[in-house]
Amino acid sequence: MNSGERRRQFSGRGGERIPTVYVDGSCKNNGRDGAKAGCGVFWGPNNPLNVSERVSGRQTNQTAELRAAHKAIEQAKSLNMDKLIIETDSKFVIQGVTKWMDNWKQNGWKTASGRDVVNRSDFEKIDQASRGMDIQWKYVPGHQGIKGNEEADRLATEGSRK
Amino acid sequence: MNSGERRRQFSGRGGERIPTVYVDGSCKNNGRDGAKAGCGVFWGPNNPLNVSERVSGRQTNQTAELRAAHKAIEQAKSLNMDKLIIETDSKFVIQGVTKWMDNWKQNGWKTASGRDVVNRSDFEKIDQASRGMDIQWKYVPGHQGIKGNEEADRLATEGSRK
RNA sequence: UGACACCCAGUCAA
DNA sequence: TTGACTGGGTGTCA
Repeated sequence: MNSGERRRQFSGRGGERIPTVYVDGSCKNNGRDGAKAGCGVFWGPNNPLNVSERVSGRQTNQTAELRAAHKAIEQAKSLNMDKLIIETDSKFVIQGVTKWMDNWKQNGWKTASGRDVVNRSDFEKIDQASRGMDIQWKYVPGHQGIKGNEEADRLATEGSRK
Repeated sequence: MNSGERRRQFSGRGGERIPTVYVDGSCKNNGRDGAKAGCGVFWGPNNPLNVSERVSGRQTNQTAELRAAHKAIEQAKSLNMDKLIIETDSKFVIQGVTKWMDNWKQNGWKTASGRDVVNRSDFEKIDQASRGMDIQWKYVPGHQGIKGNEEADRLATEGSRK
């Protein structure tokens, strides 16, 4: 890995390096019978931390995206990281965690139309895992050829085949 | 058009044929700045009566739905129809015309909470146009793949872009 | 509180 | 192209 590549994985001003991870979910036959969900976590080329796993439980694209983010946070915690930048193409995950969850905790996890928040337990797990960590959520558009996202996508798709 | 198709556009018992029309409204950016409303009227495949128009005045989904119904009635009158079945996915329109309007006429067009009925003039136009006609209002669920409704929806969406 | 629409956004797929 | 996963919002009424 040359220094150019390293710079892509760490950012911050004034020499501070904040580790960056790309996460993505995949779900073959999403919304149909026999759907298969997988999650991908990409820390860098050939990084042994990289994850490509089949997701358990609910087999939907949203579950897959949420599970990928949760996995990355758990890994960061086990490495004693206290700051982390998570890049994902899911605005659902980002807004859920950074904007909607505060309200959900206060209103008993009800949607704007009065229904239950479907992925509540996954959001709660992410919330729990995030305690004590400084996490910055960053949106990356999908399928735009952005390296980290493409790699995470590949890992997720592989994971869904297991 | 085979007899199966014809049967879809005309109904009634004992050989009586009542023309059926599907109406729908659309409103891009409903409730936001720059909203654009359109209405669609579907009489049948490639029927020259079909309407796809931009709606004038108030740019809301309800105005669009009401305007579509009004248009269909005006068309029916100009063809000297005395009976008509109107299919719409708007319970607001159906209940407004068939249940609430009687009361509104008696109470000075006041809502249950004492406010003015917002779409009063559109309801009044429909009421006026309906004089002397036997109109049956029928609810069709939206986006359920029901042909007539889908076509009216498409026409309405097109209309909103003009 | 309920109901039916009309949208906005991003994914995941076939 | 069409469909599912999910959220936020307005339009309107009872």
